[in-house]
Amino acid sequence: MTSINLFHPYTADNIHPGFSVDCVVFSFYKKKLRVLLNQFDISKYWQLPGGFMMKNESSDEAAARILTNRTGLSNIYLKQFYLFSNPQRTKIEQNVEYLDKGREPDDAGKWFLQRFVSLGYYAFVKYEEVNLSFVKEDVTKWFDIDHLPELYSDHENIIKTSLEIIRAMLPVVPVAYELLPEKFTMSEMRKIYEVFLGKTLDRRNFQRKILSTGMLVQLDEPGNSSPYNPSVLYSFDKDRKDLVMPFF
Amino acid sequence: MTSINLFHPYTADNIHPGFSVDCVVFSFYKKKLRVLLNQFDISKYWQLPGGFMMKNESSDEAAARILTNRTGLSNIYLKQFYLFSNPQRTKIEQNVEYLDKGREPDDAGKWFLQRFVSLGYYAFVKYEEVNLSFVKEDVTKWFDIDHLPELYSDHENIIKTSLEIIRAMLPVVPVAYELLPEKFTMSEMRKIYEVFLGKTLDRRNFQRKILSTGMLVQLDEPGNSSPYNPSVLYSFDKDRKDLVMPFF
DNA sequence: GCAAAAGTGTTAACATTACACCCATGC
DNA sequence: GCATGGGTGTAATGTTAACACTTTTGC
Repeated sequence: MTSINLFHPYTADNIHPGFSVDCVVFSFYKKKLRVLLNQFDISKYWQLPGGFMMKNESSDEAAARILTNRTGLSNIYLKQFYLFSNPQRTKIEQNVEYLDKGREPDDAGKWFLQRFVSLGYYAFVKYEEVNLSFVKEDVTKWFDIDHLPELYSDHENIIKTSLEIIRAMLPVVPVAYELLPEKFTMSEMRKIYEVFLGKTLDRRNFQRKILSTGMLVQLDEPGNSSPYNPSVLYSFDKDRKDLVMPFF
Repeated sequence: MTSINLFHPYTADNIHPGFSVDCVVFSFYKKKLRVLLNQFDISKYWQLPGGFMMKNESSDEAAARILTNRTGLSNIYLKQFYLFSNPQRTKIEQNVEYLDKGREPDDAGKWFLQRFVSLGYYAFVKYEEVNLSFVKEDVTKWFDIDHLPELYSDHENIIKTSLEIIRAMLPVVPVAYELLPEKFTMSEMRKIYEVFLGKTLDRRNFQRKILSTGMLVQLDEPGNSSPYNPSVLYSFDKDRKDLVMPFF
């Protein structure tokens, strides 16, 4: 049983050879950026949700399939950002360990020991919408970006690279739109930009600039994100598709 | 003889399977952006300089090796920009044509008919420094970006995508530094940005902004780029490594 | 003399930054 | 009453865009 599940649905014959996909899935919850990681019971390492590309799939389709499996969501915002191709990126011993403990029948998993290049994707999902399935042999969990566990292969580097690239492209990446729930406060939106930029932003200037773009609509109901003060709730104006913020 | 050269030095056994590299090499000459293309005598199609990745190479190393072969240059400015992975990106008939006309002995080139994903690289070289080698069976030439011939596979799309990505990243891509010769006029530098942006820029505002960064040093000798008027020559200040232009 | 390329300077509009005061709530 | 989060406004500064006049040279 477990021997089949470890690589399911992949075999040496149905995947594009030597090629994998790894996804850095971000969400935002309680003022913290979170990253989705999973761990198989046979490994001490946590890893990015990833997998292989079928022979008739594009890499975008492979990444979407993999993430739909793990999160239950479809139409996830998903962009490729870098191909990791260093021949030494994965230590073969780590994968031998997998195979040994994975109880693969003899030769069936040998293809797993070859060299793989991996295409990195970043994805944004709304924390509340994700339903993580728990299986004892394959656990998926959110981790605070500032407190990551020890990671498999070069996955720490993949996460670090995704952050650098998102930061550099912040003006044209709709992080707030994709990460915030339907209704949110201005503080929550500001916090997202602060996290990606790695610095604090002036509360008043941020609000003025965002509101001046007209991308938000103010809701009537008061929010309760603050224990002290009711705050104004906003939503994105669905008619506006130009969510660029040239000022970052 | 020719049967060996067509794929040299690649065989099914020494390359990373199902993976290729294609390079969009830009230069700037006589106020025009140029792209390097090559054509084998057995094909009517022109194509991007490309090739495969050896089993012990990274994709960066593969791209650098391929371009050094074609241009005689080393240390070429080279960045990966997108992985093209649509399963239908290359029409198999085009590759069968290659094999047939390529006089490959029987099965030796069969691996060439499998599906390939291709990692796109963009590169910038100085036109004057490139020495194109001419072989009758394998011609390499510069083409004006606005007058490209019919291209192999999805190479037209690869070029178009490279332009879009460079345009979006212009503030942080050192196009002028990599494309201009040692000495150049302000008009030449401006023209480069105009070409990538697809619009004309105010001559005086451009000059003021560029000079205010301090990235250029003015030379004593007068240039002769204009048939009418002597113009000031500039060089990049070699001490300055921060060639970002946040104002584009 | 005219057209084309190049050199130089000013001003108005706009965007950005820095900063201050008030209110509501929980403890 | 005080610490915390949140709402609102203004003034100084910096940046950008629009624009005019002059020079040189080839024809």
